[in-house]
Amino acid sequence: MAAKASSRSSARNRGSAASVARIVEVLRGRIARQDVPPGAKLRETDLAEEFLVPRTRVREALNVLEQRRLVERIPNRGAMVTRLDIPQAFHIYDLREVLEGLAARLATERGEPSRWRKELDLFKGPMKEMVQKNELDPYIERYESLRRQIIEAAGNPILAEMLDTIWEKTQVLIRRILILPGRAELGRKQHVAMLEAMARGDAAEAERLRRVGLRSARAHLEKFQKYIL
Amino acid sequence: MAAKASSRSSARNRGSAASVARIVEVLRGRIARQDVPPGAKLRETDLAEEFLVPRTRVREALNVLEQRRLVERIPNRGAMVTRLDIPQAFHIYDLREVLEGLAARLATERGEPSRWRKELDLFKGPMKEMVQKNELDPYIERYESLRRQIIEAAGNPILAEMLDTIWEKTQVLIRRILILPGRAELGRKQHVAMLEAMARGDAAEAERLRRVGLRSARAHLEKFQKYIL
DNA sequence: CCCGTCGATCTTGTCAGCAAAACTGTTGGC
DNA sequence: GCCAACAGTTTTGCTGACAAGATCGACGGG
Repeated sequence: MAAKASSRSSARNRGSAASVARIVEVLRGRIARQDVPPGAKLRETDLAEEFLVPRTRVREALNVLEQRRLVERIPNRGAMVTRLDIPQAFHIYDLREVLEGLAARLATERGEPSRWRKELDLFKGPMKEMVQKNELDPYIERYESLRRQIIEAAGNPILAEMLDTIWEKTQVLIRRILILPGRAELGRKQHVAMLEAMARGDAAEAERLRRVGLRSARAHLEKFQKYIL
Repeated sequence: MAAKASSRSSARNRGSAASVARIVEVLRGRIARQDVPPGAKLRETDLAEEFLVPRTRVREALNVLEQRRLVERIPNRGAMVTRLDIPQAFHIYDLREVLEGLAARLATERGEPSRWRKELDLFKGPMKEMVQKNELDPYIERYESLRRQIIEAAGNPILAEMLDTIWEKTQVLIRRILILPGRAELGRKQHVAMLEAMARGDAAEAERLRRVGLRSARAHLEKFQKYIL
């Protein structure tokens, strides 16, 4: 259903019905939570009607989504949500390994240790219980929070943007890997180790440990790929 | 690049109907070789007239350039070439370190060693002479060739695209750093070391050495930043 | 002589309409 | 019964034209 269906044809459109950035954000969210399944085709007319904007604006939004490899465009045949194939999943993890490793290093160098000690306590205490009780959603929420904090503390906008472009696919993969047997607890321990390095200001070790953690996740993905992809 | 043979009955079309991709490519080239200086504003009307296309198409080209952070857009004030400031240059090198390190590792794992032996001979012989004679342009040409080969051999399209988005700025920085005293010869030696690791299939060592090389280049940049930025 | 105000002109932002290509359901032939 | 051709409909691609905002020069008051 339409979100904001204020009276149509309000004389002045200057109230900004929905900017291109807004449409991109909404569509990104839907694709990330798989509200629209991979392979589904996005009709420009439908989206234009839903957002109450001219089709041209939807078209521009699809352009940036195409640039971000979130949708695939076939000439004269429309846009469809990019399907996440197996090799691409591994490509993503290879990249996460080096990019998030860099982020951990930079964050350790620039951020203040107290911040990481706080997170460390969280991962040692409440998070452990969450894993034991299999409360995955709150766990993922805190996990994402830490991830965002590290990226922000790293202070490298280009790095942030690169991690952002693979974020949606990452989100899907994280959820699938976390439910693998033993993965959640192992990942928690690895985060504790990394946070300890960050708390004591050992940037190089923090980078190494983040990379170890992601390589471990990649190994899980490889081992169980037929079950989750 | 993309096949540009419009074989259709576009005889009616006046001149060459340049596609969006074509316009982007031309503009990228101009920005990379600083044919248009940083800070220069790009007028849509002028470009439309030059490429003999409607303004809307130029606009789309500017959109993808904006996505790639090559131009900055100020609402109602137009697009200007992004200025490369000092912190951004360091951000670029932090990213090159991990991304090209990953590329070296993947290329070593997937590529065949003979390929790298050939490049190794080049860097040991002819390239050494080029450095001694200060023939920088041919040196850079071979350097870029190796870089492209490694990226291609790595076989990770997302990685390739990320390196591509920072390529233009990289190109400018490489040239400025290479003319620093002793940098060219040091870089050559570091490449020889990396290529030796690649030729013997030591992927982890190849990654480490590429990172060492780029960190060294970054150090040069830091030391001489006031002279070259 | 300097500075704020105003208006003409240019530049960008937005849109609706038209043309081309693909999809769908139908029909006819074998 | 199955396949191929066809016409109507839908969807995308593209362009010119119009409106909003900014730039720059002229003008008049202090």
